[in-house]
Amino acid sequence: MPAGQPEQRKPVEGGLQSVLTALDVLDCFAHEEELGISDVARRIGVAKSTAHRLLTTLCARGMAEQNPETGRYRLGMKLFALGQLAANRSQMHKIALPLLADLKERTGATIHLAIPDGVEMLYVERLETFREMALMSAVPRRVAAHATSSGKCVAAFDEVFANARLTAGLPPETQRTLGSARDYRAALLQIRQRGYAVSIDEAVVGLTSVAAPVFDRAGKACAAISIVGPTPRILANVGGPARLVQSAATVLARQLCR
Amino acid sequence: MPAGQPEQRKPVEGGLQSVLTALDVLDCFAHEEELGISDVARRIGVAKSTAHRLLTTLCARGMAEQNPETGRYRLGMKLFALGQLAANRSQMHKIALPLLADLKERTGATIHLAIPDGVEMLYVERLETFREMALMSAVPRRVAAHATSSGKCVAAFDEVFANARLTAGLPPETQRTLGSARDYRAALLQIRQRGYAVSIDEAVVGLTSVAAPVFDRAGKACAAISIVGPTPRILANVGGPARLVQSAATVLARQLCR
DNA sequence: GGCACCGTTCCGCTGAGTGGAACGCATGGC
DNA sequence: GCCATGCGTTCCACTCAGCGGAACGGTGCC
Repeated sequence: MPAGQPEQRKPVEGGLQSVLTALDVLDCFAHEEELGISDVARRIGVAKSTAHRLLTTLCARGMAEQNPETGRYRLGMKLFALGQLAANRSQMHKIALPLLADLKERTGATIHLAIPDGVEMLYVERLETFREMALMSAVPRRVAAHATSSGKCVAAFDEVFANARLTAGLPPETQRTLGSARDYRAALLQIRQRGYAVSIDEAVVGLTSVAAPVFDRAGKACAAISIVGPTPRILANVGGPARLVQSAATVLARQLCR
Repeated sequence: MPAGQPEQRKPVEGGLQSVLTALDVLDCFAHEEELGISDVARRIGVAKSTAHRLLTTLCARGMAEQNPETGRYRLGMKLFALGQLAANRSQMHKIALPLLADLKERTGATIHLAIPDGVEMLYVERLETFREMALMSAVPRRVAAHATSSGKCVAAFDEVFANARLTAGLPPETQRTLGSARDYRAALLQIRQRGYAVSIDEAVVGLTSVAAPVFDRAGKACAAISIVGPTPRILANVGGPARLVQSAATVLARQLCR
């Protein structure tokens, strides 16, 4: 370290360095299915030996796994095990489940509960309808926030989240995905006015979704409930689903704040 | 440390100590929804300050969360986010999904894919049937391995797993749960002979399941596919479901080894 | 065959991580 | 009302765990 600076203290750290680095390693895999040691080391800016040590440790506990054929690494199933526990125990999840089931019964469509995660929406629960199963499996568990009704919904009521998505860019998923900051902001404004969001073929061609925001105690949009279905069927009567998701979201929010 | 020992080296460790300890902390929450700092420190045998530092670090990255009301800690949603990625990317999951969907269509029942995790079975995928949804939600995502057909199935073909369950005990879930080591071993023997497992009201009263083992490249039972339904309906014709899960499991195993 | 890169291993230096002690604050039994 | 107990949190000095760099064997591409 080049001397000269009057020994600036930096207690800023969020905690233990090696643990933080280990978690950084896991984060590396958020958008890459498989990575080698050297890759990981480069991404998080540590020595190769350090990355190797960290990954070996993570593997020892099942948080990561090594592909014996390629020698590269991937996320481990232990993460899934713990993640399931986390989700099942979350207050929101517990309260939301019956509401979502009711929504599904009333609409006969697929219902999602999603929360913001970084610049994407993470689908925490998905209740599928039998006949539409094939369609739905086209929707991954995590989608860029500007391409879905849930994502736009949360962004509309969370300035920080909206801006994060903007600076991360608005990559097109389909021809109808919002592509410019101008369109994006206009869409958010309309959502704030209407109280719900609609996405027509913006994430997957042929699928339309309607979402309403769930507000937490602090008044922040902490989740969204959405209905997804084939575009023609949903568009035939947008008002119905819109009213239903809104009321479900409101009930959920009220029970959360209790 | 009391001197006297000739300074025995112990390079046995699976890796970085502080990272391993951090993962131990997460494991503490496997069977407890919420824990305080002191609890955690006691469980993993470190100083309170260490536990606090570790949990603060985990919270900083969303792997844990602090309940602002009680000051205690729980698992964080980041685990869920990463866990979903891990599951979706797993080879088995990718191959199994269409097979499971087909099974569901043929039987009209609820289908599970489960993997062994510790002394329990972890449900990696669940395809629910509309009309039975209420019933199924009684089944949690993780069940003691002696009370389910999937668990007995894997145990029947994995001595280590079976013994682990035995030493952990056979807590009764219902009146019909296998309770003695003798019954347990007898059940496993029968499963080995028949090639599939049946659980009648052993996990949840009124529900019966039929499961077949999935073998990996090494010939170990690495997962199980199961069909669940109301006891009377399943028992009316056990052979059908049994043959179907067996064939699905065989196909999955073959494709896995490819 | 040479080169570049991979995952892995080894090693000595040092500062990050450790446990213990002290803090302020609830809780509850006397 | 008060002391005892336990909580989550903060601080600190000692020391050994974790760091980067160098070296190794293997693989695949020019």
